[in-house]
Amino acid sequence: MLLSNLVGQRVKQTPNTAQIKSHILMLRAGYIKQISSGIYTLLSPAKKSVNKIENIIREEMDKIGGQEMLFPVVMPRELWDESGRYSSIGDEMVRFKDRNSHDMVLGMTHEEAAVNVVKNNILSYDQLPVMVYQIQTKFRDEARPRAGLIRVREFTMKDAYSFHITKEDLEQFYYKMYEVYERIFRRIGMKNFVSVESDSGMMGGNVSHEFMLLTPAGEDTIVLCDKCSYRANREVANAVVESYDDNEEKIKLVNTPNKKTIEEVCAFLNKTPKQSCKAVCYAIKGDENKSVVAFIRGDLEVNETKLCKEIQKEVVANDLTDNKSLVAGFIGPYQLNVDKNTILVFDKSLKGLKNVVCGGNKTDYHYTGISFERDLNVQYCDIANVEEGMVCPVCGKGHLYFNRGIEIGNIFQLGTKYTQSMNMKVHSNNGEDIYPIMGCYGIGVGRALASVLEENSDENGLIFPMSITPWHVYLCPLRYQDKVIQKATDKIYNKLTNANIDVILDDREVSPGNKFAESELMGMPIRIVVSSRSLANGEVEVTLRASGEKIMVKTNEVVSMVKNIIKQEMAKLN
RNA sequence: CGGGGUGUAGCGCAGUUGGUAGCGCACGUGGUUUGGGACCAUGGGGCCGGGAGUUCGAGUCUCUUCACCCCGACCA
Repeated sequence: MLLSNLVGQRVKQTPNTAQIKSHILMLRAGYIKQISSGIYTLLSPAKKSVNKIENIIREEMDKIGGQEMLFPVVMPRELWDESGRYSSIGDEMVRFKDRNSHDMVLGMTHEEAAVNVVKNNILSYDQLPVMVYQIQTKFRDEARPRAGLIRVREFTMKDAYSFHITKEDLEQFYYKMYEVYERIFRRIGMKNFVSVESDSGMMGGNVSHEFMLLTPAGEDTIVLCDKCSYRANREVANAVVESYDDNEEKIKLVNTPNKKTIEEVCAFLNKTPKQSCKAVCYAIKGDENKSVVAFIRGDLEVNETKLCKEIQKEVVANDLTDNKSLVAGFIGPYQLNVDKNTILVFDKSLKGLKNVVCGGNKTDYHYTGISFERDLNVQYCDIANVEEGMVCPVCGKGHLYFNRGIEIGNIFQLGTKYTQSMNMKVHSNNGEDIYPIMGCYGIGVGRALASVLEENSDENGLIFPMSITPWHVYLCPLRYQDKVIQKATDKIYNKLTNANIDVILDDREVSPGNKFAESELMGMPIRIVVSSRSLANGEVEVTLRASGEKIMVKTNEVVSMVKNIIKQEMAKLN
């Protein structure tokens, strides 16, 4: 490939729309072009890199018996009615009508399609387990695309679906997939990544893990323990809530005029938020008559993901001013009478607390001296957001700290949600019909590329890992129009190409500085400089992008040297 | 959907009290250069995001609309 006719302009200045390293450098190197919010064209170099990532994924999927397929992008509504997701998924799924006014959707995930195809082809338990997968474009109409290729609306994803007879079999396969994922990320050059417990969201199911690249540019908050290996997405993270002791006091109803917030009340009564109980109000999504009141210790925050999981319903924030049984700003758990449409939830942080301040269920009044064990008989659950410094729920010794992360892949033990709703049954060994148990496993390919580049760059530009580089070698003649140089360069180009090495040749007649700068911006791992100076000794200069190391090598040895470097670098990534 | 910001050449940006658009990079041509983003000369490129209004006259003022970016909400 000649650089002079590569489509994609390289620029010196930072485009004003980009904020994070991978986005800035991919734009500057001319690798991607935005067409609309969250919609990009991948230019040839990015596409070449993505191809390599896809092939690594493909290899690893095939190794564990995966069958590659291609599900449709456009699917009829009926398929999604079967699982119930046509109505349960929101605006992120694009719906449209075809020419016959038939409701259609754009695929944003393919559980339905996978069940649909396996369902009528696998009839007996001894055909299981199976795993099918595809690498394909998905469209999700994200509310807020951001950060270049990190969060987009249209993207390529590897999604895999496995079917099992027993839970044990799924768990075994899930673990295998877990290891395969680690290998894939290592092979594409990802360094600082971890797996964390995660929320399974609209996918359903229970056990799930996300693979996270730890980077300040990440959009998720990850909770880690400083003493053990506990790691979880903050959405689902737990912590030991450190309690404290206090004396039991008599319950008093005190006048607190206009003091509605925890801060106001506590300041007024000379208490700390820790010594109070606050009420956080929600309405059930889609059923606004139903309310949820979550009680939690005053210094903590409610984690809505956990709350939704606890009550098995989606909630939206709501001040419930139209709920007649509640007095907004003065809601407390003691002597609270609510109707059937109100669900009360108590966080475990309240358990055993004594001498607590809480709402008086009467305008301008609060109770003091509430002891939960003595005065209330309620069930407790965990709906609190984890904060930094809390005690680890696993080892009980370490303290928790936060890190930001980009989700680069996820694995779910789905269970029978889809096989049941779509009525997929197979015969078991004792003749019964059973619903197979599913797992599903995703990797965003473009996001993986951006993530690798996010942690592989320096002030001069990108640094591609050998396994996913668009070209292995940036062949850089100084004064290519000089016949002697051109001849030597072409010879090297041909020999490298014949040895199956990907080479981009900078055939432009620009200054050396320009060529060096652009070679570094583009990030190819090996640069070969051909100049009259080095050629005088029958040598060329080989520079490694990552280390900056320069090696002079005889022209007739350059191919074997490059082969060796590639071999060594690839070995490091295995 | 809420808050904030930006739209002027491919990219980065100027544009004064309203007077009919400029700079740098990139691009074309000629020449001099060639180991760290060269230099001189010269040239091409604009519906000033769209619409409506005020005005003799709008990139500039008013209204409206669209797009994009950031924070939040949402998110397999």
